[in-house]
Amino acid sequence: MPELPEVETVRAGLESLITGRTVLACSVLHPRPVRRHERGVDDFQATLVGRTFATPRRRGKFMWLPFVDGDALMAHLGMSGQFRVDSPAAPLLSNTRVLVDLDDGQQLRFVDQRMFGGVWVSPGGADLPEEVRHIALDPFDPHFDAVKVAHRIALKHSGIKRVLLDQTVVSGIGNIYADETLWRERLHYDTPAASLGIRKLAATLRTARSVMAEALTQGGTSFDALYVNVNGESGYFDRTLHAYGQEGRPCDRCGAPIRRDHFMNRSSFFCPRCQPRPRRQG
DNA sequence: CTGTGGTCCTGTATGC
DNA sequence: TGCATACAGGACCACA
Repeated sequence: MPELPEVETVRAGLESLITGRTVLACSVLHPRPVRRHERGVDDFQATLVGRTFATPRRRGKFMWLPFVDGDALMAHLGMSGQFRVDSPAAPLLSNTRVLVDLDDGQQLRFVDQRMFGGVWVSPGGADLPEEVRHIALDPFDPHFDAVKVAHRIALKHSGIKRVLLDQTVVSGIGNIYADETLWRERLHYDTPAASLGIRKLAATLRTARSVMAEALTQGGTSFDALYVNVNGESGYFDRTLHAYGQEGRPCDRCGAPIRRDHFMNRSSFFCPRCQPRPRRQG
């Protein structure tokens, strides 16, 4: 369940379940999700043992589980990653990739169908892992400044959706929340970002924040069993979506059928009447 | 710098 | 029924 609200739902779930827990054992069932651990699978399994988790952190879609010794277990959910906390006796879900036994008798499990995600250890990464330094602040960060980011976006020669999805400009927004934000702001995905002006850009960033905050209260967006929280529960924000996945359904504002375009090698959902393509550049 | 297209994977839905 | 194709909440890289 991998945009900011889904990752934050998982992070918060892990916070209550693993903070203060010590690792007793680790078992990697598939090497691929550990590919970013530079010292290899065996080292990954061995190096976790005896470590104690501090409070899980997040920036954008990256999450890390700091250890009290200053290193961190990095995690990215990719398209289909999940963390589950279960009894070791509970049957394994298919696509379970990594098992971590904890000192309270529970087991932390990383499950990932497509394996675009992964887990690895970041030496010294407890505060701000090196792997996350190129990722911009997300709209939930206390230091996030919408006006400042708007000024940066205003210099870009690029379409607004492309910019919203650029994790080095603002992080945490993915395809669902980009489309929902643009629908609320009545913006076509290919509107030149620089043409919008600082006020509109800042408003768009604040809208992105509120859409994701709303989704967070619903536990995120789950379309299927691939996206669930650490207890296996689904989120319910899919009931609130106005654009994403709504192709052919009437726009909740004007009734025109929602359209789907291919854009950036994925889909863009939008209302052709509320969000018309701008007639000219600039 | 901007944009495109491919790559990494598994699984489901749809169409012929 | 089988088989092929399209598509999926992401990140990264090579290349024009």
